[in-house]
Amino acid sequence: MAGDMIRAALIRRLRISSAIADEDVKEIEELPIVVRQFPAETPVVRDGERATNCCLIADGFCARSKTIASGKRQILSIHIPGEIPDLMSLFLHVMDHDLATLTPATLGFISHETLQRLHRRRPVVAEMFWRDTLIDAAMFREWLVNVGQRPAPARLAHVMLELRERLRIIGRQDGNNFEMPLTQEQIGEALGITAVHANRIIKQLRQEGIVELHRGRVTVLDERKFLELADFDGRYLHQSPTL
Amino acid sequence: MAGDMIRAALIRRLRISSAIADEDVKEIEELPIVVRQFPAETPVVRDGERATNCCLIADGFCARSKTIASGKRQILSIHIPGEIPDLMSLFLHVMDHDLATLTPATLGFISHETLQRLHRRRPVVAEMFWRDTLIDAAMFREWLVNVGQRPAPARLAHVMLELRERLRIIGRQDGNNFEMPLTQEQIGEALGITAVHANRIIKQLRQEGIVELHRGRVTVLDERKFLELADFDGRYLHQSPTL
DNA sequence: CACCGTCCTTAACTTTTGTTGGAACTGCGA
DNA sequence: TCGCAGTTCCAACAAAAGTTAAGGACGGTG
Repeated sequence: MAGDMIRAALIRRLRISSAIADEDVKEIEELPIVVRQFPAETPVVRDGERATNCCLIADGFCARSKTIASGKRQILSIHIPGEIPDLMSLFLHVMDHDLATLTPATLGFISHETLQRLHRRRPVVAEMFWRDTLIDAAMFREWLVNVGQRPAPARLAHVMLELRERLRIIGRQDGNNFEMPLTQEQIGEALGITAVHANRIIKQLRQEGIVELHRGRVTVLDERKFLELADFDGRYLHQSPTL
Repeated sequence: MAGDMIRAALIRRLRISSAIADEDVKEIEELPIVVRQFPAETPVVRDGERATNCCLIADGFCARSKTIASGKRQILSIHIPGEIPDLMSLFLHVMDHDLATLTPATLGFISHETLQRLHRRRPVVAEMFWRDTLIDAAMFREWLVNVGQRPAPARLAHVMLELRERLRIIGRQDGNNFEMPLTQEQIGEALGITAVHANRIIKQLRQEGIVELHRGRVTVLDERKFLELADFDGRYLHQSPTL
Protein backbone atom coordinates (compact mmCIF):
# COMPACT_ATOMS: atom_id res chain seq x y z
CA MET A 1 0.00 0.00 0.00
CA ALA A 2 1.19 3.49 -0.90
CA GLY A 3 0.57 4.82 2.62
CA ASP A 4 3.25 2.56 4.05
CA MET A 5 5.97 3.90 1.82
CA ILE A 6 4.95 7.40 2.80
CA ARG A 7 5.11 6.67 6.48
CA ALA A 8 8.49 5.01 6.06
CA ALA A 9 9.88 8.13 4.37
CA LEU A 10 8.60 10.35 7.16
CA ILE A 11 9.97 8.15 9.91
CA ARG A 12 13.34 7.91 8.26
CA ARG A 13 13.56 11.64 8.11
CA LEU A 14 12.43 12.20 11.69
CA ARG A 15 14.95 9.65 12.89
CA ILE A 16 17.72 11.75 11.41
CA SER A 17 16.87 15.01 13.12
CA SER A 18 15.41 13.68 16.37
CA ALA A 19 15.86 10.66 18.60
CA ILE A 20 12.68 8.63 18.37
CA ALA A 21 11.44 5.63 20.38
CA ASP A 22 10.03 2.50 18.76
CA GLU A 23 6.69 3.01 20.46
CA ASP A 24 6.41 6.42 18.84
CA VAL A 25 7.34 4.98 15.49
CA LYS A 26 4.46 2.54 15.89
CA GLU A 27 2.05 5.37 16.58
CA ILE A 28 3.14 7.17 13.46
CA GLU A 29 2.83 4.00 11.45
CA GLU A 30 -0.80 3.77 12.47
CA LEU A 31 -1.67 7.32 11.46
CA PRO A 32 -4.56 7.40 9.01
CA ILE A 33 -3.37 8.97 5.77
CA VAL A 34 -5.33 9.82 2.65
CA VAL A 35 -3.17 9.51 -0.44
CA ARG A 36 -3.71 11.63 -3.55
CA GLN A 37 -1.85 12.07 -6.82
CA PHE A 38 -1.13 15.60 -8.08
CA PRO A 39 0.04 16.69 -11.54
CA ALA A 40 3.02 19.01 -11.87
CA GLU A 41 2.56 22.73 -11.14
CA THR A 42 -0.65 22.26 -9.20
CA PRO A 43 -1.70 24.15 -6.09
CA VAL A 44 -2.08 22.04 -2.94
CA VAL A 45 -3.09 24.75 -0.47
CA ARG A 46 -3.49 28.42 -1.26
CA ASP A 47 -2.63 31.60 0.59
CA GLY A 48 -5.66 32.64 2.62
CA GLU A 49 -7.21 29.19 2.78
CA ARG A 50 -8.04 27.53 6.07
CA ALA A 51 -6.26 24.21 6.26
CA THR A 52 -7.60 21.16 8.09
CA ASN A 53 -4.93 18.72 6.95
CA CYS A 54 -1.19 18.53 6.76
CA CYS A 55 0.43 17.16 3.67
CA LEU A 56 3.26 14.66 3.61
CA ILE A 57 5.25 14.32 0.40
CA ALA A 58 5.59 10.66 -0.58
CA ASP A 59 7.02 11.32 -3.99
CA GLY A 60 7.84 14.35 -6.13
CA PHE A 61 8.89 17.92 -5.43
CA CYS A 62 6.85 20.79 -4.01
CA ALA A 63 7.52 24.47 -3.37
CA ARG A 64 6.06 27.13 -1.14
CA SER A 65 5.74 30.67 -2.43
CA LYS A 66 4.24 34.04 -1.79
CA THR A 67 2.98 36.52 -4.38
CA ILE A 68 2.94 40.26 -3.71
CA ALA A 69 0.62 42.95 -5.06
CA SER A 70 2.88 43.77 -8.00
CA GLY A 71 2.54 40.16 -9.13
CA LYS A 72 6.12 39.23 -8.27
CA ARG A 73 6.54 35.85 -6.62
CA GLN A 74 9.09 34.62 -4.11
CA ILE A 75 9.73 30.92 -3.74
CA LEU A 76 10.20 30.33 -0.01
CA SER A 77 11.33 26.73 0.04
CA ILE A 78 11.67 23.59 -2.03
CA HIS A 79 10.38 20.32 -0.60
CA ILE A 80 11.33 16.72 -1.20
CA PRO A 81 9.85 13.34 -0.23
CA GLY A 82 9.46 12.68 3.49
CA GLU A 83 8.77 16.32 4.36
CA ILE A 84 5.59 17.95 5.64
CA PRO A 85 5.75 21.42 4.05
CA ASP A 86 2.59 22.74 5.71
CA LEU A 87 3.04 21.43 9.24
CA MET A 88 2.76 25.04 10.34
CA SER A 89 -0.94 25.01 9.40
CA LEU A 90 -1.55 22.86 12.49
CA PHE A 91 -1.52 26.04 14.59
CA LEU A 92 -1.55 28.76 11.96
CA HIS A 93 -4.77 27.63 10.38
CA VAL A 94 -5.08 30.33 7.75
CA MET A 95 -2.31 29.88 5.20
CA ASP A 96 -0.07 32.90 4.66
CA HIS A 97 1.50 31.45 1.50
CA ASP A 98 0.92 28.95 -1.29
CA LEU A 99 1.99 25.34 -1.47
CA ALA A 100 2.14 23.73 -4.91
CA THR A 101 3.72 20.78 -6.67
CA LEU A 102 6.72 21.34 -8.93
CA THR A 103 6.64 17.85 -10.47
CA PRO A 104 3.90 15.22 -10.51
CA ALA A 105 3.63 14.18 -6.87
CA THR A 106 2.11 11.68 -4.48
CA LEU A 107 0.90 13.39 -1.33
CA GLY A 108 -0.46 11.93 1.90
CA PHE A 109 -2.91 13.99 3.93
CA ILE A 110 -3.16 13.71 7.71
CA SER A 111 -5.92 15.62 9.46
CA HIS A 112 -5.04 18.23 12.07
CA GLU A 113 -7.38 16.45 14.44
CA THR A 114 -5.46 13.20 14.14
CA LEU A 115 -2.18 14.98 14.78
CA GLN A 116 -3.54 16.87 17.78
CA ARG A 117 -4.75 13.61 19.30
CA LEU A 118 -1.37 11.99 18.71
CA HIS A 119 0.36 14.92 20.39
CA ARG A 120 -1.81 14.61 23.49
CA ARG A 121 -1.08 10.91 23.65
CA ARG A 122 2.64 11.23 22.92
CA PRO A 123 4.14 14.58 23.89
CA VAL A 124 7.51 13.40 22.63
CA VAL A 125 6.13 13.09 19.11
CA ALA A 126 4.74 16.60 19.41
CA GLU A 127 8.18 17.85 20.33
CA MET A 128 9.65 16.05 17.35
CA PHE A 129 7.22 17.78 15.03
CA TRP A 130 7.82 21.06 16.79
CA ARG A 131 11.53 20.61 16.19
CA ASP A 132 10.70 19.97 12.56
CA THR A 133 8.94 23.31 12.22
CA LEU A 134 11.93 24.96 13.89
CA ILE A 135 14.26 23.50 11.29
CA ASP A 136 11.88 24.82 8.68
CA ALA A 137 12.29 28.27 10.20
CA ALA A 138 16.08 27.86 10.27
CA MET A 139 15.96 27.25 6.53
CA PHE A 140 13.99 30.44 5.98
CA ARG A 141 16.64 32.32 7.90
CA GLU A 142 19.36 30.88 5.70
CA TRP A 143 17.41 31.76 2.56
CA LEU A 144 16.96 35.29 3.85
CA VAL A 145 20.72 35.57 4.26
CA ASN A 146 21.20 34.04 0.84
CA VAL A 147 18.91 36.45 -0.97
CA GLY A 148 19.92 39.44 1.13
CA GLN A 149 23.69 39.14 1.16
CA ARG A 150 25.15 36.81 -1.42
CA PRO A 151 25.89 37.75 -5.03
CA ALA A 152 23.61 35.96 -7.49
CA PRO A 153 26.03 33.19 -8.55
CA ALA A 154 26.68 32.25 -4.91
CA ARG A 155 22.96 32.32 -4.25
CA LEU A 156 22.34 29.75 -6.92
CA ALA A 157 25.19 27.55 -5.75
CA HIS A 158 23.95 27.74 -2.18
CA VAL A 159 20.41 26.68 -3.03
CA MET A 160 21.79 23.85 -5.13
CA LEU A 161 24.06 22.65 -2.39
CA GLU A 162 21.31 22.74 0.20
CA LEU A 163 19.09 20.69 -2.05
CA ARG A 164 21.85 18.18 -2.75
CA GLU A 165 22.53 17.81 0.95
CA ARG A 166 18.87 17.19 1.72
CA LEU A 167 18.52 14.71 -1.14
CA ARG A 168 21.62 12.93 0.10
CA ILE A 169 20.07 12.53 3.53
CA ILE A 170 17.03 10.75 2.12
CA GLY A 171 19.25 8.65 -0.13
CA ARG A 172 18.33 10.28 -3.39
CA GLN A 173 21.69 11.55 -4.50
CA ASP A 174 24.28 9.46 -6.20
CA GLY A 175 27.21 10.42 -8.34
CA ASN A 176 27.88 14.01 -9.27
CA ASN A 177 24.35 14.95 -10.23
CA PHE A 178 20.95 15.39 -8.65
CA GLU A 179 17.44 16.58 -9.40
CA MET A 180 16.42 20.22 -9.25
CA PRO A 181 13.18 20.37 -11.20
CA LEU A 182 12.77 24.15 -11.46
CA THR A 183 12.48 26.22 -14.61
CA GLN A 184 14.81 29.18 -14.92
CA GLU A 185 11.83 31.38 -14.15
CA GLN A 186 11.36 29.52 -10.86
CA ILE A 187 15.08 29.63 -10.07
CA GLY A 188 14.85 33.37 -10.47
CA GLU A 189 11.90 33.46 -8.09
CA ALA A 190 13.85 31.46 -5.52
CA LEU A 191 16.91 33.71 -5.75
CA GLY A 192 15.18 37.06 -5.94
CA ILE A 193 16.36 37.79 -9.48
CA THR A 194 14.69 37.82 -12.90
CA ALA A 195 14.59 34.80 -15.19
CA VAL A 196 16.90 36.57 -17.64
CA HIS A 197 19.46 37.13 -14.96
CA ALA A 198 19.07 33.55 -13.72
CA ASN A 199 19.89 32.45 -17.25
CA ARG A 200 23.00 34.66 -17.32
CA ILE A 201 24.25 33.15 -14.09
CA ILE A 202 23.57 29.57 -15.09
CA LYS A 203 25.49 30.24 -18.28
CA GLN A 204 28.33 31.80 -16.33
CA LEU A 205 28.63 28.86 -13.94
CA ARG A 206 28.63 26.48 -16.87
CA GLN A 207 31.32 28.45 -18.71
CA GLU A 208 33.46 28.57 -15.59
CA GLY A 209 33.17 24.80 -15.38
CA ILE A 210 31.52 24.79 -11.96
CA VAL A 211 28.05 23.33 -12.48
CA GLU A 212 25.90 22.31 -15.41
CA LEU A 213 22.13 22.62 -15.22
CA HIS A 214 20.11 20.76 -17.80
CA ARG A 215 16.46 19.76 -17.81
CA GLY A 216 15.93 19.83 -14.09
CA ARG A 217 19.18 18.08 -13.26
CA VAL A 218 22.32 19.60 -11.76
CA THR A 219 25.74 18.19 -12.59
CA VAL A 220 28.66 19.35 -10.50
CA LEU A 221 31.69 19.84 -12.71
CA ASP A 222 34.18 21.13 -10.16
CA GLU A 223 33.34 20.16 -6.60
CA ARG A 224 35.98 22.40 -5.02
CA LYS A 225 34.92 25.55 -6.85
CA PHE A 226 31.30 24.67 -6.22
CA LEU A 227 31.77 24.41 -2.45
CA GLU A 228 33.83 27.55 -2.36
CA LEU A 229 31.25 29.55 -4.29
CA ALA A 230 28.26 28.30 -2.28
CA ASP A 231 29.72 29.27 1.11
CA PHE A 232 27.59 26.50 2.58
CA ASP A 233 27.57 25.50 6.24
CA GLY A 234 24.93 22.81 6.75
CA ARG A 235 24.65 23.42 10.49
CA TYR A 236 21.37 25.24 9.97
CA LEU A 237 19.76 22.01 8.78
CA HIS A 238 20.18 20.70 12.33
CA GLN A 239 20.58 17.12 11.19
CA SER A 240 21.78 15.71 14.47
CA PRO A 241 19.42 14.78 17.28
CA THR A 242 22.13 15.30 19.88
CA LEU A 243 22.43 18.98 19.10
CA MET B 1 9.89 43.38 41.24
CA ALA B 2 11.22 43.56 37.72
CA GLY B 3 10.29 39.94 36.95
CA ASP B 4 6.62 40.70 37.33
CA MET B 5 6.60 43.39 34.68
CA ILE B 6 8.36 41.01 32.37
CA ARG B 7 5.86 38.24 32.89
CA ALA B 8 3.01 40.67 32.37
CA ALA B 9 4.43 41.72 29.01
CA LEU B 10 4.78 38.11 27.90
CA ILE B 11 1.28 37.16 28.98
CA ARG B 12 -0.24 40.15 27.29
CA ARG B 13 1.41 39.20 24.06
CA LEU B 14 0.46 35.54 24.26
CA ARG B 15 -3.14 36.51 24.96
CA ILE B 16 -3.25 38.34 21.66
CA SER B 17 -2.12 35.50 19.44
CA SER B 18 -3.55 32.55 21.40
CA ALA B 19 -6.51 31.88 23.65
CA ILE B 20 -5.12 31.25 27.13
CA ALA B 21 -6.76 29.98 30.31
CA ASP B 22 -6.33 31.67 33.70
CA GLU B 23 -4.73 28.56 35.13
CA ASP B 24 -2.07 28.69 32.48
CA VAL B 25 -1.49 32.36 33.12
CA LYS B 26 -0.85 31.48 36.74
CA GLU B 27 1.74 28.89 35.74
CA ILE B 28 3.55 31.40 33.63
CA GLU B 29 3.44 33.94 36.42
CA GLU B 30 5.26 31.49 38.64
CA LEU B 31 8.05 30.79 36.17
CA PRO B 32 11.46 31.47 37.72
CA ILE B 33 13.16 34.20 35.72
CA VAL B 34 16.65 35.63 36.07
CA VAL B 35 16.76 39.28 35.11
CA ARG B 36 19.83 40.94 33.62
CA GLN B 37 20.59 44.36 32.19
CA PHE B 38 22.41 44.63 28.86
CA PRO B 39 24.05 47.70 27.28
CA ALA B 40 23.24 48.59 23.66
CA GLU B 41 24.86 46.60 20.85
CA THR B 42 25.78 43.66 23.06
CA PRO B 43 25.64 39.99 22.09
CA VAL B 44 23.18 37.88 24.10
CA VAL B 45 23.75 34.50 22.44
CA ARG B 46 26.14 33.80 19.61
CA ASP B 47 25.99 31.67 16.50
CA GLY B 48 27.41 28.24 17.34
CA GLU B 49 26.79 28.51 21.07
CA ARG B 50 24.78 25.91 22.93
CA ALA B 51 21.90 27.63 24.70
CA THR B 52 20.40 26.46 28.00
CA ASN B 53 18.08 29.41 28.50
CA CYS B 54 15.51 31.36 26.57
CA CYS B 55 15.50 35.09 26.79
CA LEU B 56 12.43 37.24 27.27
CA ILE B 57 12.69 40.93 26.42
CA ALA B 58 11.32 43.05 29.25
CA ASP B 59 12.54 46.33 27.89
CA GLY B 60 14.56 47.52 24.90
CA PHE B 61 15.09 46.29 21.36
CA CYS B 62 17.03 43.25 20.13
CA ALA B 63 17.90 41.87 16.71
CA ARG B 64 18.90 38.50 15.35
CA SER B 65 21.46 38.31 12.58
CA LYS B 66 23.69 36.01 10.63
CA THR B 67 27.16 36.79 9.25
CA ILE B 68 28.53 35.04 6.17
CA ALA B 69 32.10 34.21 5.22
CA SER B 70 32.57 37.44 3.25
CA GLY B 71 31.77 39.36 6.43
CA LYS B 72 28.40 40.59 5.21
CA ARG B 73 25.64 40.49 7.79
CA GLN B 74 21.91 39.99 7.41
CA ILE B 75 19.55 41.14 10.12
CA LEU B 76 16.88 38.45 10.37
CA SER B 77 14.42 40.08 12.73
CA ILE B 78 13.90 42.94 15.13
CA HIS B 79 12.47 42.20 18.56
CA ILE B 80 10.49 44.27 21.02
CA PRO B 81 9.43 43.86 24.65
CA GLY B 82 7.30 40.81 25.45
CA GLU B 83 8.96 38.63 22.83
CA ILE B 84 11.20 35.57 23.24
CA PRO B 85 13.58 35.87 20.29
CA ASP B 86 15.44 32.62 20.96
CA LEU B 87 12.55 30.33 21.84
CA MET B 88 13.79 28.13 19.00
CA SER B 89 16.84 27.22 21.08
CA LEU B 90 14.56 25.05 23.23
CA PHE B 91 14.82 22.32 20.59
CA LEU B 92 17.57 23.63 18.33
CA HIS B 93 20.15 23.81 21.06
CA VAL B 94 23.08 24.99 18.98
CA MET B 95 22.39 28.53 17.78
CA ASP B 96 22.54 29.05 14.02
CA HIS B 97 22.56 32.84 14.32
CA ASP B 98 23.36 35.68 16.71
CA LEU B 99 21.06 37.49 19.10
CA ALA B 100 22.14 40.92 20.32
CA THR B 101 20.67 44.02 21.87
CA LEU B 102 20.12 47.10 19.72
CA THR B 103 19.43 49.45 22.64
CA PRO B 104 20.14 49.07 26.35
CA ALA B 105 17.79 46.25 27.38
CA THR B 106 16.37 44.37 30.33
CA LEU B 107 16.23 40.66 29.61
CA GLY B 108 14.69 37.81 31.60
CA PHE B 109 16.20 34.35 31.28
CA ILE B 110 14.12 31.19 31.67
CA SER B 111 15.93 27.86 31.64
CA HIS B 112 15.06 25.27 29.02
CA GLU B 113 14.52 22.79 31.81
CA THR B 114 11.87 24.94 33.43
CA LEU B 115 10.07 25.38 30.13
CA GLN B 116 10.20 21.66 29.36
CA ARG B 117 8.67 20.88 32.72
CA LEU B 118 5.95 23.44 32.19
CA HIS B 119 5.16 21.90 28.81
CA ARG B 120 4.77 18.44 30.30
CA ARG B 121 2.47 19.82 32.96
CA ARG B 122 0.48 22.03 30.61
CA PRO B 123 0.44 20.85 26.99
CA VAL B 124 -1.73 23.83 26.09
CA VAL B 125 1.04 26.20 27.09
CA ALA B 126 3.46 24.21 24.96
CA GLU B 127 1.14 24.63 22.00
CA MET B 128 0.98 28.34 22.64
CA PHE B 129 4.75 28.59 22.57
CA TRP B 130 4.85 26.37 19.51
CA ARG B 131 2.44 28.71 17.81
CA ASP B 132 4.73 31.55 18.80
CA THR B 133 7.68 29.96 17.00
CA LEU B 134 5.44 29.43 13.97
CA ILE B 135 4.62 33.13 13.87
CA ASP B 136 8.33 33.79 14.08
CA ALA B 137 8.78 31.60 10.99
CA ALA B 138 5.94 33.41 9.22
CA MET B 139 7.82 36.65 9.76
CA PHE B 140 10.96 35.19 8.21
CA ARG B 141 8.91 34.22 5.18
CA GLU B 142 7.62 37.76 4.85
CA TRP B 143 11.13 39.18 5.19
CA LEU B 144 12.34 36.79 2.51
CA VAL B 145 9.64 38.07 0.18
CA ASN B 146 10.51 41.63 1.15
CA VAL B 147 14.21 41.30 0.42
CA GLY B 148 13.72 39.09 -2.63
CA GLN B 149 10.96 40.88 -4.47
CA ARG B 150 10.32 44.43 -3.37
CA PRO B 151 12.26 47.46 -4.59
CA ALA B 152 14.38 49.03 -1.86
CA PRO B 153 12.03 51.91 -0.91
CA ALA B 154 9.12 49.49 -0.47
CA ARG B 155 11.36 47.20 1.56
CA LEU B 156 12.09 49.96 4.01
CA ALA B 157 8.45 50.99 4.26
CA HIS B 158 7.41 47.40 4.83
CA VAL B 159 9.84 46.81 7.68
CA MET B 160 8.76 50.10 9.24
CA LEU B 161 5.10 49.25 8.98
CA GLU B 162 5.60 45.79 10.46
CA LEU B 163 7.45 47.29 13.39
CA ARG B 164 4.78 49.93 13.91
CA GLU B 165 2.07 47.29 13.88
CA ARG B 166 3.87 45.17 16.45
CA LEU B 167 4.57 48.17 18.67
CA ARG B 168 0.92 49.14 18.42
CA ILE B 169 -0.11 45.70 19.65
CA ILE B 170 1.95 46.04 22.81
CA GLY B 171 0.72 49.59 23.31
CA ARG B 172 3.93 51.35 22.42
CA GLN B 173 2.82 53.42 19.50
CA ASP B 174 1.00 56.69 19.76
CA GLY B 175 0.61 59.50 17.31
CA ASN B 176 2.34 59.46 13.96
CA ASN B 177 5.73 58.32 15.13
CA PHE B 178 7.41 55.31 16.69
CA GLU B 179 10.79 53.94 17.66
CA MET B 180 13.07 52.17 15.22
CA PRO B 181 16.48 52.25 16.88
CA LEU B 182 18.65 51.08 13.98
CA THR B 183 21.57 52.89 12.41
CA GLN B 184 21.50 53.27 8.64
CA GLU B 185 24.14 50.57 8.49
CA GLN B 186 21.75 48.23 10.31
CA ILE B 187 18.81 49.25 8.15
CA GLY B 188 20.90 48.29 5.17
CA GLU B 189 21.66 44.93 6.76
CA ALA B 190 17.97 44.33 7.34
CA LEU B 191 17.00 45.23 3.79
CA GLY B 192 19.85 43.52 1.97
CA ILE B 193 21.36 46.77 0.68
CA THR B 194 24.44 48.83 1.57
CA ALA B 195 24.39 51.64 4.09
CA VAL B 196 24.99 54.16 1.32
CA HIS B 197 21.98 52.93 -0.57
CA ALA B 198 19.90 52.86 2.62
CA ASN B 199 20.79 56.51 3.06
CA ARG B 200 19.72 57.31 -0.53
CA ILE B 201 16.35 55.69 0.06
CA ILE B 202 15.73 57.34 3.39
CA LYS B 203 16.49 60.66 1.76
CA GLN B 204 14.15 59.86 -1.11
CA LEU B 205 11.26 58.95 1.18
CA ARG B 206 11.82 62.13 3.13
CA GLN B 207 11.89 64.27 -0.01
CA GLU B 208 8.73 62.62 -1.28
CA GLY B 209 7.07 63.51 2.01
CA ILE B 210 6.29 59.93 2.96
CA VAL B 211 8.30 59.24 6.11
CA GLU B 212 10.93 60.97 8.14
CA LEU B 213 13.59 58.99 9.98
CA HIS B 214 15.57 60.78 12.64
CA ARG B 215 17.62 59.46 15.53
CA GLY B 216 15.95 56.10 15.76
CA ARG B 217 12.45 57.44 15.41
CA VAL B 218 10.12 57.19 12.42
CA THR B 219 7.59 59.89 11.67
CA VAL B 220 4.95 59.13 9.09
CA LEU B 221 4.31 62.19 6.96
CA ASP B 222 1.76 60.81 4.52
CA GLU B 223 -0.09 57.79 5.82
CA ARG B 224 -1.79 56.97 2.50
CA LYS B 225 1.44 57.01 0.47
CA PHE B 226 3.18 55.10 3.24
CA LEU B 227 0.62 52.27 3.22
CA GLU B 228 0.61 52.14 -0.55
CA LEU B 229 4.37 51.93 -0.77
CA ALA B 230 4.74 49.29 1.94
CA ASP B 231 2.30 46.83 0.36
CA PHE B 232 1.66 45.51 3.85
CA ASP B 233 -0.80 42.78 4.73
CA GLY B 234 -0.51 42.00 8.43
CA ARG B 235 -2.14 38.58 8.12
CA TYR B 236 1.26 36.92 8.43
CA LEU B 237 1.54 38.20 12.00
CA HIS B 238 -1.36 35.86 12.87
CA GLN B 239 -2.62 38.13 15.62
CA SER B 240 -5.94 36.42 16.14
CA PRO B 241 -6.29 33.31 18.26
CA THR B 242 -9.37 32.20 16.32
CA LEU B 243 -7.44 31.83 13.08
C1' DC C 1 35.56 74.13 25.01
C1' DA C 2 38.08 71.18 22.04
C1' DC C 3 38.68 66.65 20.65
C1' DC C 4 37.12 62.15 19.30
C1' DG C 5 34.47 58.65 17.35
C1' DT C 6 30.24 57.32 15.29
C1' DC C 7 26.82 58.17 12.29
C1' DC C 8 24.89 60.62 8.53
C1' DT C 9 25.30 62.66 4.07
C1' DT C 10 26.72 63.28 -0.57
C1' DA C 11 29.15 62.83 -5.11
C1' DA C 12 31.38 60.26 -8.88
C1' DC C 13 32.04 56.17 -10.75
C1' DT C 14 31.51 50.96 -11.44
C1' DT C 15 29.03 46.84 -11.38
C1' DT C 16 25.05 44.24 -11.10
C1' DT C 17 20.58 43.50 -12.26
C1' DG C 18 16.21 44.56 -14.72
C1' DT C 19 13.69 45.31 -19.20
C1' DT C 20 12.47 44.54 -23.70
C1' DG C 21 12.24 41.96 -27.56
C1' DG C 22 13.37 38.35 -30.28
C1' DA C 23 15.41 33.78 -31.92
C1' DA C 24 16.22 28.90 -31.22
C1' DC C 25 15.01 24.65 -29.02
C1' DT C 26 11.91 20.99 -27.12
C1' DG C 27 8.06 18.08 -26.03
C1' DC C 28 3.55 17.22 -27.17
C1' DG C 29 -0.73 16.71 -29.28
C1' DA C 30 -3.66 17.45 -33.50
C1' DT D 1 4.30 15.74 -39.71
C1' DC D 2 3.17 20.34 -38.32
C1' DG D 3 2.48 23.82 -35.30
C1' DC D 4 1.88 25.31 -30.61
C1' DA D 5 3.34 26.58 -26.03
C1' DG D 6 6.67 26.70 -22.83
C1' DT D 7 11.24 27.04 -22.16
C1' DT D 8 16.01 28.46 -22.93
C1' DC D 9 19.12 31.67 -24.61
C1' DC D 10 20.87 36.04 -25.96
C1' DA D 11 21.79 41.05 -27.03
C1' DA D 12 21.17 46.07 -26.25
C1' DC D 13 19.87 49.27 -23.34
C1' DA D 14 18.03 51.25 -18.77
C1' DA D 15 17.76 51.32 -13.96
C1' DA D 16 19.13 49.99 -9.42
C1' DA D 17 22.55 49.15 -6.30
C1' DG D 18 27.53 48.75 -4.87
C1' DT D 19 32.11 51.12 -4.13
C1' DT D 20 35.08 54.55 -2.74
C1' DA D 21 36.13 58.59 -0.74
C1' DA D 22 35.34 62.55 1.82
C1' DG D 23 33.01 66.28 4.45
C1' DG D 24 29.67 67.46 8.09
C1' DA D 25 26.67 66.76 12.22
C1' DC D 26 26.30 65.18 16.74
C1' DG D 27 26.98 63.42 21.42
C1' DG D 28 30.15 62.28 24.80
C1' DT D 29 34.37 63.10 27.31
C1' DG D 30 38.79 64.98 28.98
